[in-house]
Parts: sequence; structure tokens; C-alpha cells
Amino acid sequence: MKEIVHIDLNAFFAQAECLRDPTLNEKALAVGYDGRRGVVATCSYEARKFGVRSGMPMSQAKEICKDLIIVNGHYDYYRYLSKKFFSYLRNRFSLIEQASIDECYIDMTAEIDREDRHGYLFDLQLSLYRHTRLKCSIGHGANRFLAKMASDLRKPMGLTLLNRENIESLLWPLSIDKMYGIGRKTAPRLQALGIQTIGDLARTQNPDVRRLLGNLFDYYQSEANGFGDDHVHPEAFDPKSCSAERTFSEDITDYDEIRDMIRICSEEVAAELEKYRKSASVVVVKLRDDRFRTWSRRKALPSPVEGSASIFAEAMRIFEECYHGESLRLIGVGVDKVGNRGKDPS
DNA sequence: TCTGGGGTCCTAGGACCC
DNA sequence: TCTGGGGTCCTAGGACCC
Repeated sequence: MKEIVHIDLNAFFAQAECLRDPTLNEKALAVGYDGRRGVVATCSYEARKFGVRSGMPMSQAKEICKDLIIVNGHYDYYRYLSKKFFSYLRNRFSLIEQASIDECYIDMTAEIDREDRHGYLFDLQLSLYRHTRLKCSIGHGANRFLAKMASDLRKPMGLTLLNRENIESLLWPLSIDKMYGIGRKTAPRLQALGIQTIGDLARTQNPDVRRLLGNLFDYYQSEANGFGDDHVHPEAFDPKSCSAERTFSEDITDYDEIRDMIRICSEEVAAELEKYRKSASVVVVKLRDDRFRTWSRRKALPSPVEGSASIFAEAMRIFEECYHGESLRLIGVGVDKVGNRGKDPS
């Protein structure tokens, strides 16, 4: 049995802002753009008490939390703190898979103290705090899913061990929408079929549930029973796609403005490819109109592209084919099938 | 009080080939 | 005329996550 750990920085951007400016400590704080069409990227636990959530329109957040302090993100600083946090972990562990800027999985089978897992992980949590001043939640389990669910159980600065002996009391009573992978669309559909908790999904034989989840049914059911993937992949970050998009504060129809934004996004995508010395063999254009209808068109290219001029040219060609005068609130340009330069990306 | 930005993975249908 | 079966690649859209 492996010893998998999931570590998650609690409300990371909000924590980071408190390090930049300690007077923000223990305040209802939201990080994000405070303007028309701005949303909350992350908020402090104090703000969450009022119902403020990630992804919520900022105008709504201000409405439900009158004293909300709004800070525009300092993303370079977050990246710096994240690097510091992960380099400490990489010094101690070799099997680390970074899942995002603020979370990772670690296979600690070789390192952990099996006589006292809780004490070992508690010490790790404290050392991380001493070295970085960052608070994290730690979850431990025999596989990725259990570790991830465990770290979600107690926040902030939580430490939870889930195993096949305590999942019935700790995991199964959780509402089905708390299950990793079940989101706002699938949860209500499952509930309509009588699946209210993770335990219900773990035990169900209902063929309607199987039909709803399709091929994912067996996967989710074994996860819920504590039998999941326990592989941690420590390979260097290797992006498969890359994109840039912008929402306008006012919808636009002006051709020159649209073309300028396609150029800007193309340049951002090209810069990202340049950073990793990659090229791509598919270009994608994404549009969203004033009624929030979103559509995209993609084109596989006979040979890979990498420079902003060629990405821009392809993106404009695609745009001309799929734009029919709609009033646009969003324009995006992306590339897919990203591979190393000079090699076939497949 | 309307809904950001950057990713991953899955599905379903069509084209094309043998 | 009325139409197989399998495999692969491509596309568009949806769901989900941070």
C-alpha cells in the first residue's frame, strides 16, 4: 500500500496578500478585478463566512459582504511564493507532482514514518509554515483521490488521514457534490436518482446511475470505495495546450478592435510557446457573444506553428470563417497539440 | 448582482480508409 | 438499389478543476 499525500495551500492568493500587507490579516478579503465583469479569484475564510466564493461576480460579492476588501492580484508574487513552497518540498521528497500553483501530490512511501504518520505530517506542516509562512492543509491516503478528499476535509491548516477503515465514517456521509470530479451539472442529476452522498454512489447498483455516468461509473465507484489511482507523476510540467483570452468591459463589434485583440492574444500564446521552446499543430479561436453563447473553431495545420505572426494569420483565417457580426464579449486564441520544436508533435 | 482565465479530459458525430 | 464493420483522425462542445 502506498502512502500518498495531497498538500493544498489554503486560500492561497488571499494568504499571499496578507503576507504582502499584514493589516489584511483576518479581514474579509477578495482577490480579483474590481470592475465591470470582474470576478473573485480567491477570498479569505472571513469573506467565505458571508457566502463569497471563487468565480462569483465582484459586484455580487460586495453586495453580500459590505466590508469586503478587494485587492487586485499580484500574480508574480504568488508565483514566487509558490516556487519557494515547492522547492522546500522538492528538497525533502523526490516523487512530487505539482497539480497547480497551490497544490501537489507526493508519494511518501519511502519517507513517511509508518509508526506515526500523523506526527510526521504535522511536523511537515509546521516546517512548511516556518520556512514560508504559508498555511496548508494536508491529506493522506492510499491513493490520490483519498489524499485529495482528505485535504479538503479540514481547512485551514488541516491534517486528515483517510483509509479504507475510516472512509465509511469520514468520506461516505459527505454530500455527493463534495466528491472530486462531480460538479454543478452532474450532482443534481445524481441527486434526482437518489444519490445524495458519496456513500450512496459507493454502494449503488442502479442502472440509471450507470447510464448517467457512462464509462466513468466504474471509475467513480471504485474511488468512492477507496480503490483509486495511486501513481504520482513527477515529470516536469509539459503543457498540451495553451491559450489566451479576454473579456471586454463593453461588448464590441468593431472589426479593427477585434483584430487587435486577436493579435494580442496570438502574441501571448506565442510568448508562452517560446518560453517552453514548443510548437503547436492546431490553432483555436474562441468567441462569446452578448448572450453568453460560446463557440470555437479549430484547425489542424499541415506543419506546426510557433511564431506570433503565423498564429495570428491562422487565427484570423479561422475567425473570418466563424464570425457573422455578433456583438462579442470575449475573444480567445489558443493552440493545441503542443510538442517540442523540430519534432512531430504526435 | 450577471457570469474571469487557464487548463484537462471525455463524448459524439462525421470523414475517410480498408 | 440500399447499403457491413472496424479503425483512426478530426472537430465541437460540455464538464470539471484551480
